[in-house]
Amino acid sequence: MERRLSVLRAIVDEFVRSGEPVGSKAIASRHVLGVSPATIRNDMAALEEEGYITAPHTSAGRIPTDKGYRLFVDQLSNVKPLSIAEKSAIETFLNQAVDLDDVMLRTTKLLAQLTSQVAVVQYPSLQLTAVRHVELVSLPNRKVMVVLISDTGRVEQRVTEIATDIGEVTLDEFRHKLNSLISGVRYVDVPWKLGEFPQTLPSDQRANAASIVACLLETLVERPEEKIVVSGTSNIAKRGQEQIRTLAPLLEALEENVVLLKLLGEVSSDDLLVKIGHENSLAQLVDATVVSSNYGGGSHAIARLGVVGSTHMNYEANMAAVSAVASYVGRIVTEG
Amino acid sequence: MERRLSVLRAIVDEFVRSGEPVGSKAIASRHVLGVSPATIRNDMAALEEEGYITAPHTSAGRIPTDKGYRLFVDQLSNVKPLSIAEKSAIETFLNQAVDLDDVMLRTTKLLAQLTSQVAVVQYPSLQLTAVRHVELVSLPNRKVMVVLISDTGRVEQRVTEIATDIGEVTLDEFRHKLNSLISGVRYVDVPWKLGEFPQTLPSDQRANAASIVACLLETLVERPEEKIVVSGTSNIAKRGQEQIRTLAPLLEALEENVVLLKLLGEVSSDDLLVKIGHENSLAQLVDATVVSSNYGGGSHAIARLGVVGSTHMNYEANMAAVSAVASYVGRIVTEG
DNA sequence: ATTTGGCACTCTCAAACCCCGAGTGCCAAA
DNA sequence: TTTGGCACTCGGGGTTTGAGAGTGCCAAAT
Repeated sequence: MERRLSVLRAIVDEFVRSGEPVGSKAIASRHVLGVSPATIRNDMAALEEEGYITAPHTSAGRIPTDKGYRLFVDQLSNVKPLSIAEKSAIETFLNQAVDLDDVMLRTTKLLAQLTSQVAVVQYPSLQLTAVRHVELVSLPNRKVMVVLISDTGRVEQRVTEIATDIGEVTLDEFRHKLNSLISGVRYVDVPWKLGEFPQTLPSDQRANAASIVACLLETLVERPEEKIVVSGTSNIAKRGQEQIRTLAPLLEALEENVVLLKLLGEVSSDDLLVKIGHENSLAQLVDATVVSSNYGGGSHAIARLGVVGSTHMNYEANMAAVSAVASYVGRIVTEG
Repeated sequence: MERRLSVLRAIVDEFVRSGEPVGSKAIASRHVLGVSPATIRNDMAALEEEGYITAPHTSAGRIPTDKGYRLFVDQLSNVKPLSIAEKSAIETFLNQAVDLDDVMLRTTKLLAQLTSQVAVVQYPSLQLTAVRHVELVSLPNRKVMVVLISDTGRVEQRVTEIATDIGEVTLDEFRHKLNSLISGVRYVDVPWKLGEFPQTLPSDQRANAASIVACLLETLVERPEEKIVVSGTSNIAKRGQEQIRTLAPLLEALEENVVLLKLLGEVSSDDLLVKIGHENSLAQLVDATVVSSNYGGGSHAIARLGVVGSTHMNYEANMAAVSAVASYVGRIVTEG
């Protein structure tokens, strides 16, 4: 039945706007469906029967269930693009960033502002990027700092101790050799590219080289927890008192990086992913919706970003915002 | 009058524990003062007269005013140290950090956990640290990445464009010259150390050198907003419903770096600073107390950290925690 | 002069209660 | 299949009431 869908749409619309259960009369007056409230009541009874909406209590209006939102979102197949003004605002704001940290920061702020939700942005994955440059800095006390600069502008550094003193010249040599070996190489390929390196050196330098290589590999590998930036947490506190029960656990969850990664991390064939209420695998998020998207790297996305908010969010606007921001950030990050 | 102070202390104690106004009877039974409730009532009347405590309404107990907390804290002159177990827990947790970012992150988490408040940690100030190393990386399209590594392990990078192509060799030369000029030099002294640098080069390289130097100086100077890490925001949502009115603006404030800096930034001759309620210059914080401390660098502190929470926090414990964490982090950061 | 027990008084909070109105479900007519 | 009518339900807001906690003050005791 076509009209039933319209009724569902109307309910979601109203409920997202007002936050209150919506009755048959309200729909009839606000939305032009050409039928009387009684007819709408019949449709609503049917929708409830099928599990798309539910009534908090006998004499209240209806609110959409997760299933209802799902149907609504699925109908909303084509994401309507943002206005030109919005687009250019996004672009100029992001272009002002001076480095990767700044890009990530600005992206979250932007998303949070655009959607009035909590924004979560994952740094470009180490696994899928390549080495741009390796830098070795000699420190006092036989220590060496290893700095790794990635394709995407990410910089990581570690300090390692070496067995014997090493001169500036030797270090320069190391640097050149290392860079010619792995500069431009994907992170995943670095280990075997580097496996033989110490053996190619004079025996008195092998120990030192091994330490440095070990430190380098550590930097590459031992970061299973990807970096994540969050912002807009105050947005969930702003909307009235109803949500405060779910607020504390949510805030708590947002401070656990592991949780966030799981939240965004689930792979999706589609670019834009909407997870509604119970569809989220995390218990803390049964009342929340996550709108997320891959960004960067075209078909092989290098990271994800998204927003999390109440299930009665403005899906249309938020999906558009996430999608648009993802595409801009993706461009900026891959361009370097 | 000595006993009045004891009564005030008892009121603060009770109120911090229970969160509810405390009456004369409760004090008489829980705290051994050797006097009857009636006597305590007299003292309370006097304390109220002097503005140290107040009654929410006629038939409720009393709660401390900001002024009362202030007196209480001032009496609490000597911060009692943490237990050995706590100390070693702090130490081992912080020692696991692999780099500066990690240290900062761990510090906030730790503080938030120890105090059950919101923890705020400022990165070691750029202004007061020195250059450890400058790194130049050649990129495609006549671009050069300038990487600046500080004393404290902080790494900043920028990309700049140069006028003419530059060879690896020349870049190496630049790097060496730059490093010999400013390695070990304080950030504030870098500009004039570098002022003459381009002139010392052959004329065909001056333009390039100037670009790089300009970029370097920009990296040094154009970061008036210091980096800040916050964590434990969920802690303010946890404590019941009374605070939710002040919660949203507070969360909002915590997302504004500028606000945070102001919050911590006010210089203090003393190491440990407690700002109670209206003593805070920020309107959003009239119901909040900030406990902050310098850390690192001994007499010339390089940054600050602290916690912010409700005015009825456990001052003793929180002051101890902030103080202890500050001293450990300070040690770690200055050791590099 | 200070402390103490007694006592009348005040005020909040929670429970009980009531009632209005929104919204429904169903039915019979169109 | 749609529509208007109508009886019914139930939640939320406002008011009322009673209990209890706590106070201030006074007169007696130390």
